[in-house]
Amino acid sequence: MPRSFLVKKHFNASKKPNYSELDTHTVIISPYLYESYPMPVIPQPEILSSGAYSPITVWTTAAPFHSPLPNGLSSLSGYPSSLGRVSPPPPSDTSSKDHSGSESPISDEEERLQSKLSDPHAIEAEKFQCNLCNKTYSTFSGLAKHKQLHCDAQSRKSFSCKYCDKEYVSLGALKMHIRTHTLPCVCKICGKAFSRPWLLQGHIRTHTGEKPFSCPHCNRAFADRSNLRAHLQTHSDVKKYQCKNCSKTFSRMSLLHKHEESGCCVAH
DNA sequence: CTGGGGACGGGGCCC
DNA sequence: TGGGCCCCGTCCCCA
Repeated sequence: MPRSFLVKKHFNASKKPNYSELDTHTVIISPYLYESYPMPVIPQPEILSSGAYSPITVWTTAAPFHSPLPNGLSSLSGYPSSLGRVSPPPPSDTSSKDHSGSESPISDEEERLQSKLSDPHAIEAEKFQCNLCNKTYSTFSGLAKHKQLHCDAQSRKSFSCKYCDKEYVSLGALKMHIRTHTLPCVCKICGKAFSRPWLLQGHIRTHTGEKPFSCPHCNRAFADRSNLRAHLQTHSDVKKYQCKNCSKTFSRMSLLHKHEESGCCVAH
């Protein structure tokens, strides 16, 4: 899989995703850098239509997503197949979605209530207890309200991405994730698109040659702080990643993985 | 084959 | 709540 599997290199108005809102603020870094370069088309995708992300009814209040990524975009741009696999949940079934696989707590409580109604003494002897926070309520409705407003709403992931299967506990986290689909930050030099401004900033350094991160031990400089960090490992006698079997250390986890796959740990 | 560099992605934290 | 930043991690390429 290409490492830049979410990067769109070319944009075509006829192929732009059907997004909205989030990309109203396409990021432009250092415009003077681009004066001598052609200006690529900045996509204005549409995402996050209003009301689509109610914490309670994420999918059910939104129109089904019938026009996902445009034809050909997936294979051309290297989108993972999951991005094109739009699978909205069954319509008008909020409770089943929210509890994904397990039975609904409300139905559970209803069953309990039914059994208790057949035995009034049981109601007095037992209170309705929240299975998440152990709070007890004297009535089923009290427990149901508590769970709807507090425990269930907080414990479940309520914000679903309409481009993939991921779910998030907050709208902010979902918006952040959706940017990985919409890629609003476009390099005006080469047209590459990124999910976040600082990713674009780092990418632009590949054009400008700027390397602001210097190694204190040698004269090397890096455009990426992570790469400097990895480089610093090469100056260390004992490196960060150690093989559990031969105790050899490596500067990068990928090197440790390679080492393990190459046979050191075959016996294990 | 190994080690290292380059480029980049995503989650989390802080302001 | 959103943006910036950090950290961790991955993948590819090359010497």
